Amino acid sequence: MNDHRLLTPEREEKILDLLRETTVLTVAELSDTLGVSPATIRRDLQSMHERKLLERVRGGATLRRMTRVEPLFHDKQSQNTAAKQAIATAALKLVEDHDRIYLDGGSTILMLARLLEARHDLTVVTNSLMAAAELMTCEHLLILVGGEFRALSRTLVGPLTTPVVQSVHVDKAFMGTIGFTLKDGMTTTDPSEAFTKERVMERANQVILLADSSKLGVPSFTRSGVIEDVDVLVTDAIDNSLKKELESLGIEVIVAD
Amino acid sequence: MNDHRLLTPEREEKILDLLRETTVLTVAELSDTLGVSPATIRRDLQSMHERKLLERVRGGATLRRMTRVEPLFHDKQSQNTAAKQAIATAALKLVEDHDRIYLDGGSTILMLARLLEARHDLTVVTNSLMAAAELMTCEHLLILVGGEFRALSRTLVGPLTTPVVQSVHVDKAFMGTIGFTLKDGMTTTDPSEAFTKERVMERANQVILLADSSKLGVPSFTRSGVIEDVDVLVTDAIDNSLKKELESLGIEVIVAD
DNA sequence: CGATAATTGATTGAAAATGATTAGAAGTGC
DNA sequence: GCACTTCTAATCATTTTCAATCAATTATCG
Repeated sequence: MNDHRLLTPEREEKILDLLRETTVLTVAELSDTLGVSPATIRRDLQSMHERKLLERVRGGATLRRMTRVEPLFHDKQSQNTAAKQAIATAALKLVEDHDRIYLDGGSTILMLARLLEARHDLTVVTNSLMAAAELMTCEHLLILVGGEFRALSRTLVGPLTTPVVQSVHVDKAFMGTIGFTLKDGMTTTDPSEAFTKERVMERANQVILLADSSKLGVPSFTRSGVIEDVDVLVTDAIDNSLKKELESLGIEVIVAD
Repeated sequence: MNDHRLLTPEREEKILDLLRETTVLTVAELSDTLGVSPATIRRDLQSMHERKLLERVRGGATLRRMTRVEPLFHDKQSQNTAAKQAIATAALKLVEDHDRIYLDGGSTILMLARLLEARHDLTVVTNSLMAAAELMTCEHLLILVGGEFRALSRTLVGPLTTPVVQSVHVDKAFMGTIGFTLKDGMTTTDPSEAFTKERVMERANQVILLADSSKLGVPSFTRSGVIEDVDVLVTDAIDNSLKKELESLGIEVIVAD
């Protein structure tokens, strides 16, 4: 009956129909069934994928991703991974069961978040969407501060974070930073982010700063906290004189290895 | 029927299926059953382990001890997909450039979120982590309400959402629901979620309810809003008498196709 | 009918997945 | 502790799949 070649919309409809039956189809199968070249099928699949009608996988297509849904928040592989991993592991020792803790943004703290499964019954407050995604599937109580989303750091920042931050009270705040110097304290690139960091540290019993050695002695743009805010510094390597100075200010320095 | 080589997602799905039956599988067994080399199986297992879909053990793999909440969400999403897609597409027409909108949780609204790239310079407020993940990479200003994370719906709920919700004001709120009846209005399963929905609708100029026909006339557990809160209902099919009644209450009914 | 635009299929180099191989790590038995 | 086996992670060649390009065909519009 249909001896004319299928037009694009017909083909698309057909592809969707077939997919609904089998959930997975290869390019070769489609090219075969519909009697068009693989190149055309690929073009169709790409266009339909862009319109979110299906999910493209290597070799074919499927309806909405079945298993490969997880990495919603991708972790752009960061640098200095080994050092950060060591720092996170050392920081985990500071977390006890039933603690109420705050997690700041940053890749070091993200690694700490991944380790938190080892503890029980935590209350975790965070402004980091990456950390939240990580903790989504675990048993702990997870609270997100609200606020404006900052794409670069994937955190929630700005004045809208204040109400939630101020209505909770945490035992320990695990903070990240871009720069850390004796003179300027903690510094970061974005004023909104700095604002939120300061509000958080005001409300924490204990402030634990996680900063690998590349951050120490290097200032960034805007102040996000004075040095007196910090109670504990966890790092991977530190100049001995700096360590002494910090300790004379009452800051505990933990060197991870 | 399917004689093609298995595509990656098929293999993964199959591995999970097998695991659900036997709880533990060796690399050799899997390689045998799926007809691929042990090297490939190892690569699959590692990738799936990183996505936390299974637990790796020496010589093979096993399911994680905790049953995952994941499938619940996906099941919901996979039901009635065509209808939801149509509803989302129709709802998109109600969004204009520069609008300030609120996005509720739920799979229908998630689909709408995916379409928002077609608009410019929106301010999007949401309590849905899935929607946030979707909008993370786009140009719009994204604001998350804070609050307690509810795993089942992947939304932020409860009293901590109030401050952010009350300090912003949106033109249009796109809401989802579990049940919708003339008598009870909108109903949902979780009181905390209902609480947040009600606070949101108080603060929106216009409330647009997205509900496929399976929700209409079906009540759920707890009230999340009265019928007068709704300004527009977008659905895929509706009984004519119900439509008339809603319209007599001043509710605009849009039927997508 | 003719000109232009869109779609298609073939070709190509690049990218990704796979399977085989190997050196080293981890487990097992003595 | 030591030899022995098993498993793993890394590397490389091979195969498969992909995106880009171009020519040929088909559709569209004046």
